[in-house]
Amino acid sequence: MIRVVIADDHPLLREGLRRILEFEDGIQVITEVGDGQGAINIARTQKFDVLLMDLNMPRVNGLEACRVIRREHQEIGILVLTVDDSDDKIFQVLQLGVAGYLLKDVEPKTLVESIHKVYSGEPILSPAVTGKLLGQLANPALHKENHGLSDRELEILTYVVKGASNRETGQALFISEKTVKNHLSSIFRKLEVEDRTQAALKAIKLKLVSLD
Amino acid sequence: MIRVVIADDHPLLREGLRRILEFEDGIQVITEVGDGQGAINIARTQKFDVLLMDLNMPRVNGLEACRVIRREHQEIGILVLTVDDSDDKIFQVLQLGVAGYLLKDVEPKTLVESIHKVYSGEPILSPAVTGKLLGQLANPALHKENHGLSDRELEILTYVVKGASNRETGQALFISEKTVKNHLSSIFRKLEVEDRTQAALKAIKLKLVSLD
DNA sequence: CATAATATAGACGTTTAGGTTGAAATGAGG
DNA sequence: CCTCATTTCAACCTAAACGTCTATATTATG
Repeated sequence: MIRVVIADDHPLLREGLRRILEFEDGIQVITEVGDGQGAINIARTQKFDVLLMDLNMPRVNGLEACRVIRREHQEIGILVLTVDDSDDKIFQVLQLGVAGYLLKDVEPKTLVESIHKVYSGEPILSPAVTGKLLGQLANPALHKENHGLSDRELEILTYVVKGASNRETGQALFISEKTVKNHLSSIFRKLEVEDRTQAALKAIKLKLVSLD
Repeated sequence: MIRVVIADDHPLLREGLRRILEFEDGIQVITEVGDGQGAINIARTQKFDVLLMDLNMPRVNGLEACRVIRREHQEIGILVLTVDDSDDKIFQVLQLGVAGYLLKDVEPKTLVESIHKVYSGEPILSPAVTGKLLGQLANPALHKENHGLSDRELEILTYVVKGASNRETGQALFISEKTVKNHLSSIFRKLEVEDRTQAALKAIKLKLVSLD
């Protein structure tokens, strides 16, 4: 028997979800709450398995509630169920280690399946969310837009990102420290930054070099 | 009619796949190839929609073949179908912008569904792969292991990662430049680094601060 | 209460970083 | 052939960074 708690600020949706779920074999809706603080409280006082969580809620929003509950109760599988598909929210939530992220346009049948999967430890993402995740990962630098940097300058940059000083870089590449400085000046100009730290950070952002 | 090409170095598996797929409505297996170079060649000479790609192949491996085909033929949806679930391979492949990544333990029915989804632009990941992706994203720093850094030091670090100088940081926080330097010295000692660039890079690696 | 850590700040000194200028060899492209 | 970008190197200078030492007020911890 999978014990489920519903957290959503719309009574209508809560009621609808409850009716869908409570006639399913193996699923038992323990209770419903209408805000994030309620979700945190119920997690502290009752044992259950899966939490259906809306993100946009009053008092304590879903994101913050996820954070607290994840920290205090790792055994609860949080299945985010929301209309919100804005990129930044998605990544923030996924970083908390939730078990799944579904958009509210799911079929009831899919939702029920997903609850079972979350219970058995299988991760669940809506196709749209999977797409955003992959899109984030996909390296647009396949066409290697080097922002005007020469091969040598790129090589110097990799040493900067390793944390090497100009002297160390020069020794590693068998060139003088001054030459390293000159290359760096060109790099700064081309990347429109002022120092090596900014250059290293920008290089990582632009995926010119990888941060291993 | 979805035109499919199979790339796998095992004749037995190729034949099995072909037999499964060719009796499906709406799916037509154009041809099969046994190595990465063959996959690249067929993409250059024939038009088709979905490429079933094994990763572990002779001559040109699947990863390299994916890279070339993605660059030359964005319209082909690559569905990776492999036994290989090692972490580094997965991320390398996903960064290339493939349409899906399935492990070879899928049910034939699921494979057929996945081909249709890839054709309609929907991303497909095996649950195990989704799990690895989420696991990668999930921030283990929820228990805020700050590596001994105080709140103030962490605050200073965020300015370093923004590319701010000591003077700018001091002005922003209404403290003297010297105090910023003192904090930085503590930060260097605690992070076991030697300068601000290394500190910024290590902070990002340790997820002490985010790179926005 | 005493000790430790934190946050603040100054003095002093050394090292590194970065800008400016100039210069020379190489190779690619018009 | 000439030009331009690249790569190499140097001298000179300023500013920034970093270390060491000292010092004080606050707060937390045992």
